[in-house]
Amino acid sequence: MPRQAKAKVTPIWRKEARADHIYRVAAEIMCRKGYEATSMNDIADAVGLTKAGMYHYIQGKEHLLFEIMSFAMDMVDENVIAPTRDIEDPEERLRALVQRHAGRILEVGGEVTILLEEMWALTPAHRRIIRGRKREYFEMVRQTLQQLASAGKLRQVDPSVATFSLFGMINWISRWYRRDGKIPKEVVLKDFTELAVCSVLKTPSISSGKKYRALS
Amino acid sequence: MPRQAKAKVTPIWRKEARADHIYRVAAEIMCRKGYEATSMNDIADAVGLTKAGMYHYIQGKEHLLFEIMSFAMDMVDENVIAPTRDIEDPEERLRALVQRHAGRILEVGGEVTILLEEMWALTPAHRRIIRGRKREYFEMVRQTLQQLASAGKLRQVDPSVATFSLFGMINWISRWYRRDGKIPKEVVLKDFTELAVCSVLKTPSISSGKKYRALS
DNA sequence: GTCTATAAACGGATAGAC
DNA sequence: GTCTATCCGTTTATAGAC
Repeated sequence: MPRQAKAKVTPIWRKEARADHIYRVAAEIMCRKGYEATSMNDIADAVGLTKAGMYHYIQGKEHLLFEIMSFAMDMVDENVIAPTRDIEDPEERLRALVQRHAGRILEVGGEVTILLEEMWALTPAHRRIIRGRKREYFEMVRQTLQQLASAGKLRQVDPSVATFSLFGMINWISRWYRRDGKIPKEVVLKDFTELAVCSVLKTPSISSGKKYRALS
Repeated sequence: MPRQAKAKVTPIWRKEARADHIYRVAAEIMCRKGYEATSMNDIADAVGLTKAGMYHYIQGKEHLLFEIMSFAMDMVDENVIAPTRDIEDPEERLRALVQRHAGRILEVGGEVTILLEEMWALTPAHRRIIRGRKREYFEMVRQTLQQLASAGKLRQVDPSVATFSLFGMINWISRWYRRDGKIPKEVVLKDFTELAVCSVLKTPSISSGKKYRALS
């Protein structure tokens, strides 16, 4: 293979890898300080480039945010929605949804979720896209609760209020959970799932404590 | 009373009333667009003054935020903490806390709560003050849950995780509740309180549905 | 008290050298 | 690819006239 061809090809994946790195760093900073309070200089410093140098890899600040949000939604689609969509029992599905979403936040950090709130910073076109994807997810959870209501398993509450309440609990995690905290991640996940599921269900039949009770 | 004295006195309350108005307007805009995305011009336009004119009443942008946050904490102290502090039964106290805090958000809007999240925008000194007040409130709720745990009424979960989870539900309200929505405020408050209390309690003895059951 | 005018710094983004 | 230099708009905040 001639030298020229190699020199042509290598930069392609290199460029995308570098761009990915910028996304990750930007997500971390924006999550900590907020989108508006984060300057392109902050990000450039953190990745070890000048601001101008960084613009070789990205299209602009708003576009950067949109890509991060899209990545976050991809992760929810892949790790939360897709694996639970086909669970028939709504109670089991709800538990899996909560556990997977919360687990994801504990695992990868709030970067993926918390930035989804900066909707007003997006262009109208981008905002429509993200809002649509969020709404789809919301509807999936709400319908699960509606199914539970039909089965008489839901508390006597409005399913929408219950869904919002669940999302509040979940989305708040990244604001208080610290990797270096006293409570181990596994305990947090188990306790949190219990709290979330029990908040909406009258009498949860599959509790996270079930297997322990069965063993004792 | 001589004219001069009157002229000296009147401006005092007038100035403070005007300042209060600025705080309220600023809180509303900042809550909607975020602190960083809100310019002093936005606020000045909304109160019908030029930016320079507004500086006659306020000390600066950061100080404005600090005053709004302090006001929000005052409201929590007054309407949530003070009226519930002396309730002896921890279960009753918890229910009152949730109901009052949620009710306050439904009533006055998210301006009071949502801006409390912009901690990074404060000077270190101001941040310390607000963080201290928030922590005090958190501890009060946590100790209530701890009491419930001692009485065997709490679910088998870490009290801190449960407290964070409660705050997540509560603080999220202002992101989804719309005054002009379909569900009446009273229903939202009743359902929400039910969800929050039931999330942490094994077997709630005083439920919001209690009186209806007693009547039927 | 409220304005016009402006200072001084910083924001995102680009041009063009290397 | 990465840099220096720079454009241009906007920001907070103030000076000083009225």
